[in-house]
Amino acid sequence: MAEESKEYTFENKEFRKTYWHTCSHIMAQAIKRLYPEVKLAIGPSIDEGWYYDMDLDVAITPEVLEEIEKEMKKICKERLPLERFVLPKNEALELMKDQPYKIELINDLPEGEEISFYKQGEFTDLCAGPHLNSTGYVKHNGFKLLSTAGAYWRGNSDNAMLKRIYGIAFQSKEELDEFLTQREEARKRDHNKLGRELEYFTTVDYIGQGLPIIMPKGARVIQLLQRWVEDVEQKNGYQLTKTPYFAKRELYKISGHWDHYRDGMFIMGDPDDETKECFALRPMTCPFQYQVYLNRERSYRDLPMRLGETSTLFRNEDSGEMHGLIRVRQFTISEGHLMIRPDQLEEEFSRCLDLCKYFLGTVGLLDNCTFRFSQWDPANPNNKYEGTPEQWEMAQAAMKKILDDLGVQYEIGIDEAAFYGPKLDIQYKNVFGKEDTIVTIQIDMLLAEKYGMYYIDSDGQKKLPYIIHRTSLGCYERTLAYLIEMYAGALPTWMAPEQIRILTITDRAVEYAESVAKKLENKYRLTIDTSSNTLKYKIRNAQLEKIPYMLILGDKDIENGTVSVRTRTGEDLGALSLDAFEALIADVVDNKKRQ
RNA sequence: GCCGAUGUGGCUCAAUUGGCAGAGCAGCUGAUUUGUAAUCAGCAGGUUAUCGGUUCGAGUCCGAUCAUCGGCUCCA
Repeated sequence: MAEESKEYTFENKEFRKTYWHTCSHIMAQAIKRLYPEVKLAIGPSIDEGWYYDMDLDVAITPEVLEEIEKEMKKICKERLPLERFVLPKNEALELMKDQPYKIELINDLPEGEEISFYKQGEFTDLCAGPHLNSTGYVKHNGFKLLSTAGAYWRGNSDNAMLKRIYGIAFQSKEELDEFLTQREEARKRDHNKLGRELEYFTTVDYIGQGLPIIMPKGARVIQLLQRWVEDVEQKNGYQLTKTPYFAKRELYKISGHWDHYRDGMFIMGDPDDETKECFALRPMTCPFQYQVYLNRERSYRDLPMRLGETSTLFRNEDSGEMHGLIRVRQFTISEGHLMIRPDQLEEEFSRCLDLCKYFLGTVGLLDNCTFRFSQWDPANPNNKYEGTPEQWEMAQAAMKKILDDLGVQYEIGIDEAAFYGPKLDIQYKNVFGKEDTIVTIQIDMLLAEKYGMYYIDSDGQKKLPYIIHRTSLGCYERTLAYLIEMYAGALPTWMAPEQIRILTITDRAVEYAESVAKKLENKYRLTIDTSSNTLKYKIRNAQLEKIPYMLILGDKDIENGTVSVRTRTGEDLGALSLDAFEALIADVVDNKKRQ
């Protein structure tokens, strides 16, 4: 292969995938040489690198990984040609007779499909390809085995757990090193590390998994976001509600949660004893907020009814799922439900979308977001969804039309819908390239009937509203996590938990510092530090890079009535009058009002 | 829930084959009163995640539990 040609560089996604796929075969070959008893499963290329799943009775320690890497290097240097060949099914099964997972794959191939193999030296693998022509094209010092993991055979948790090894490769050692360095850098931004270091949150063993303690700084940011969201929602026609955090099991029976979501709820009492009261903490706000609508008979004139709530939810996630502030068991979301007439669907949906784009855009997260149209799976066998296929087709067609009319670019997620309807999920990709839902807007044509949420239309007929379930800024804990990562802990001035720190150079400046603080304290979140020590010492403690402005006060400032300003980037703005300082920072402090 | 790894002061890390738990930073006290990223001195801080076992003796070995991390599965 000609190295000069762009076709054979990593800029070409297909080539990159092919290269990584060949790496996965080289890794499998190396493992087979070291552990001939290994049973190989599958080994595809992925967005970043490749993995191979296998059944192996040896613990894959870092030392073992090194051994495998060493053997892989050898294979690269052996410059083994890769040869593709095709076999009829009986011969394919014969060839793979020691490889039970391969046999299962072969047997599952549709009748008549080609069964292709790739052979490199003594190693042959069932594979559709394509591949590089030789193991020699893989740079022997350009790859690294990154990690090991468990993975279910065929992604099904009922199946055996296999061992998985992840790897990455580039066409040069320099690129590999750069990748590894970037990975290290991303680690430093990890909210789960940085958020703890900067005291946004902590966890405690004896409180439990998924139950973070939000510390004053984290709480401050969340408080600010929450007030802002509630105010903006009010301006957009939402009415705030406050509803109970738990309810009797009967409520969840009506809503369908008892059937579809019981494992995910914290239940208080014996769920199987119908003679006694049994409560459950709420995993969602919907059935509670609907009671506001149901409080009296509604007219078509009442619609749309937009209800918002800063809502704390409780979900009993599986023990292995919790992660920092991203995945927790108790969290608070900017929840809302809109009861609307069918003719209002498009307009209201689009207003919901605009609103959350405004929120995400203002905090700076929108650029890393993608849209996913989460649909049901008609073939889902386990009765996960409410409603009929006709109702689902109707809801999804309505959502598709709206999304297409609005020109929203989206990916489709099959079997990602809520049990009551399709969703538009706004997905956020974090510093590690991992994706989670940050905001969701859902169309629900089913639940209103379950609750008897009729309204009287202009023609005097009882009709069912559609319901839009939506969030503005998603879950505050998760959003805070993404903000910490996005800004590496240095939040924009308007949402920084500490906006200004005042330091004194000598004790003579303490009184002056207090007077400056007094003038600022109603407007800004600030800290004053007058402890007697050296200036250098104080700056060290200030974690300067996280605090937007430092006001440093000494004799000169007292004399001239100024404040000496230094920004978190180290820029020295010199001695300014307090008014000049405030004027200077006014726009950054009010940043969020820009739009 | 599953596979694997990890757990020593607030943080970062030490502690030979099982043999008195130690340092730096942070904290506190005192000195220093200094103009922009580490001033000096002193003090305090630990039932080594928890519980149990082996042993004359456990941070170290074994078991269970809890938590954290990397994945899988899940995320209504």
